[in-house]
Amino acid sequence: MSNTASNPSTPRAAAPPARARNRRSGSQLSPETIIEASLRIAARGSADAFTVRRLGEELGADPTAVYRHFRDKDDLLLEVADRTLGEVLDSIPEGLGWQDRIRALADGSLAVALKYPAVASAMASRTTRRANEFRVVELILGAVTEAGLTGAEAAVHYRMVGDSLLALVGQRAAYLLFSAEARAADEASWTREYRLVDPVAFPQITAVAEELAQVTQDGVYRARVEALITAIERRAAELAA
Amino acid sequence: MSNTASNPSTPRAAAPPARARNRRSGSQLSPETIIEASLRIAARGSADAFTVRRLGEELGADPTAVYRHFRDKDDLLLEVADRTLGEVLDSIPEGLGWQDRIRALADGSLAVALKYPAVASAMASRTTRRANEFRVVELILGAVTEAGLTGAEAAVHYRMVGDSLLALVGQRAAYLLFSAEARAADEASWTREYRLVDPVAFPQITAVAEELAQVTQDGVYRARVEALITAIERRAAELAA
DNA sequence: ACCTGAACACCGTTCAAGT
DNA sequence: ACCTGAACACCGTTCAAGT
Repeated sequence: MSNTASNPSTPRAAAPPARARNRRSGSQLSPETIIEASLRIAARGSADAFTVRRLGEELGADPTAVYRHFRDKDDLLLEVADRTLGEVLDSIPEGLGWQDRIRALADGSLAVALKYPAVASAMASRTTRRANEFRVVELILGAVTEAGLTGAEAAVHYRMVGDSLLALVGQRAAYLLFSAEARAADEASWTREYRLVDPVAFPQITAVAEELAQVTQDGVYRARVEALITAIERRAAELAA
Repeated sequence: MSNTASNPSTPRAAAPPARARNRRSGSQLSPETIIEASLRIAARGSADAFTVRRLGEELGADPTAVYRHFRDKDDLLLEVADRTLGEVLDSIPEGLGWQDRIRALADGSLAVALKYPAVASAMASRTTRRANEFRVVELILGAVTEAGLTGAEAAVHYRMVGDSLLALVGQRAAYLLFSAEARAADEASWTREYRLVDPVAFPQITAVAEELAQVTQDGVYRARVEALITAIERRAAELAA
């Protein structure tokens, strides 16, 4: 499956080049059109989906035209990532208790990360410092405050939740970007290699080899999200005592 | 600060090329010498420290010679990463209770990740499927079993701990690889931007802006590690009841 | 059996030249 | 004021040629 073939908006047989198709006739580029094009190519989901050259193709412009509107690719990435944070925020219902708000944030973040894996993977250790990030910080702080944490305790637990969720969905996104062979090798280790270890040297692995093979990504995800909630509950209870 | 200048083993003035210096006269490359050279360059800590071309320089050989001993760079990376896991395991003392074994694993992993940031950053979403990884799995499974979890519960909580620690130290390593400007921008957001938000739109941020600026990486690290331990304790208590 | 080095197909980015 | 396109300094990797 080639990249162009997997792009439904670029039929292979069409004679006129992609630039003629995508270019709004006579229109100029703008930060907005560039961000939208970035989201479209990032949503294609392959590891090399989000490159400056591919962005040029999508825009029907020379790749370097992007540098007239963004300082560099990182600047654009942060802007694009902040848009995806907007999608996450829009997916969170009103009226939930603090635990369910964190669960909804986690679920929404995962869905968006799997939709734009190249962006989520690149952002796993980053911060956008843009509008929607402030809204996410406000949301998490509201949750930990409602849980009963204040001041420095609220601050450090916000960071715990924020950094952990970023890492969690970033890992899932990165996994999606791996080649099929790499994913197969990874899965095979659980279903095959871990069942064949030396039982004397590795008694613990031997004892749960079957169960290790049956762990799902969703199960791990759930455990990691609940661990954050549990930790906040425990700390709030300690402080209340 | 140029890359060559920051490499203490390659004095700039020396007339004979680096290859003459590092090459053991008449010796051939081997997987072992390549892995050791990889660890040396990864320990230099810059983002581009671990490239095939730089590895060639370090070995005093043509970069492509590496492909005679490893299928590709990823294959070498997994081998190198497994060596660093060995360093982590060697750092864990005997005779600790399960909580302290997890804390020691986390501390050791962080230290090694900060020593070889390019490796830790690349491994954040990976699995080595090699000897030392089995030992780490055995260690974590031993801890969660001692905590009182069995079967599927032990398996999923092992994955929770393993994936979380990998992500945590990977994030710290990636942060170390950022350019000085990127790190400065990141830190400035906490010490400056978060103190200037609109108090009406962002009451929670306003309330703890001071404390947010004072959160340290070590504080977040501690909270994230303790959250894992707390979650295991809680689950074990639920199952015992 | 292993190493070399040219070459390929990529990256992000700069800059002089166009309009 | 904005876009183009050649060019630069990188990547990982392949392959024919050397020894």
